[in-house]
Amino acid sequence: MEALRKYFDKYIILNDEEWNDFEACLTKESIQKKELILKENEKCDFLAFIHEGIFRFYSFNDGSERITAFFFSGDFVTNYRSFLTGKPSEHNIEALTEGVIYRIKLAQLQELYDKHQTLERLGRLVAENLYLTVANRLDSFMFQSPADRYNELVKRNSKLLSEIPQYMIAAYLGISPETLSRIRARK
Amino acid sequence: MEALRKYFDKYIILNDEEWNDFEACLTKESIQKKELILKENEKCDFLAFIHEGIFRFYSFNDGSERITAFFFSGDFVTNYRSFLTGKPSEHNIEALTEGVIYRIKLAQLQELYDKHQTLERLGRLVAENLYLTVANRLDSFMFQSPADRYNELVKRNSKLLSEIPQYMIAAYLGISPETLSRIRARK
DNA sequence: ATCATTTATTGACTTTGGTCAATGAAAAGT
DNA sequence: ACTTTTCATTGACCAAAGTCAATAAATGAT
Repeated sequence: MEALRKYFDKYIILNDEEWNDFEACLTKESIQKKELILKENEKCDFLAFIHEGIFRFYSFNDGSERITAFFFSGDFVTNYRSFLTGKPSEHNIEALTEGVIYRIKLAQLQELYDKHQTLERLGRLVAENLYLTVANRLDSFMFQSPADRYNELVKRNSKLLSEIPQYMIAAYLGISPETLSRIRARK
Repeated sequence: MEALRKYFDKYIILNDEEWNDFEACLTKESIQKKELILKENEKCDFLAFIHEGIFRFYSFNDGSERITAFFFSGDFVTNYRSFLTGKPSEHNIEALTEGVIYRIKLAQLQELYDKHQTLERLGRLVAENLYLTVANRLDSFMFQSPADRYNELVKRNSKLLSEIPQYMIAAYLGISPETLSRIRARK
């Protein structure tokens, strides 16, 4: 799990004891394509670090799929809202490819927070960063046209485009598949 | 500043030492109507707890005002993005009424984080909650019609409606003043 | 390799919200 | 109290995106 430790380095450097305690809480899992690692109405009591694979975060609403996010290797995946509030998830998390994840349970994480101030701080830094991510996404919905959102996505994450069917990208952008097709056509 | 201590109680109970250290960092300020407590292009290096007053968080974009948020007494007000990243603010924070705030500087807050694990935790809990706030707002933009957003606002925060001009509410909802007027007219 | 299913594109039409302009109402300044 | 400015409403028109339906392309299954 060196990848994960490296990921943390961006936020804060863990000493060996802190890291070992953390690592001891991780359980490795292989995930099949189309497997749901979180189902609607379940409480999300875990964080998962994606070692390999692509996941989507979605729900159904009167028949149509609403995709809130995609996650890739190197990301954390969770329903952060359910994780924080303890409320049942309104979303599913589905593997779009087969993959490998490392899970840590909420309860264990809380013990780690109590034990190491550095991990508590890591938790804060991660929360702050998630805040920034959603805040940026909110801006893009408030102030950009669908075409702008698409173009930014292309710039920022072109990998996504090749690996994810277009109708899911449309759902992620909050537009119909037809509209996305037309955006791509004109230019 | 008992109001603030009470506010924190929702997250975590501070002992007297922790609270006193925190309180010692607060500076009280009276704010006039229309005063900007943060200007575009400045770094936001503070959090402010609103004792009294109403504030709006906004920017200009090719002439029209974009309002991202309102803040009321009992809230924290800051440009959290600029505060976290150290980048200059793209937004202004303006007092819509006269008011009283208590400011704490980022640098002091960081010292407090170092000194008291409990305050570090408080910082995490606050960040997590801000995440939930934006995430909810993002959902409302992704999945609800302007009329739905307006109706929810009425349910959730009717105070806002009586104290804030309608064209600002429209900007907050991401719609034109005319559209808001029509939403209100039909029903 | 063929067939079946899923996904993407395109066209015709509808709906929703935006823009511009005029009018009325409310609030602020003197 | 009166005037000026700001704010809210309404109408006519426009533009952007959604929906429905048909077809084409791509993917997957046997």
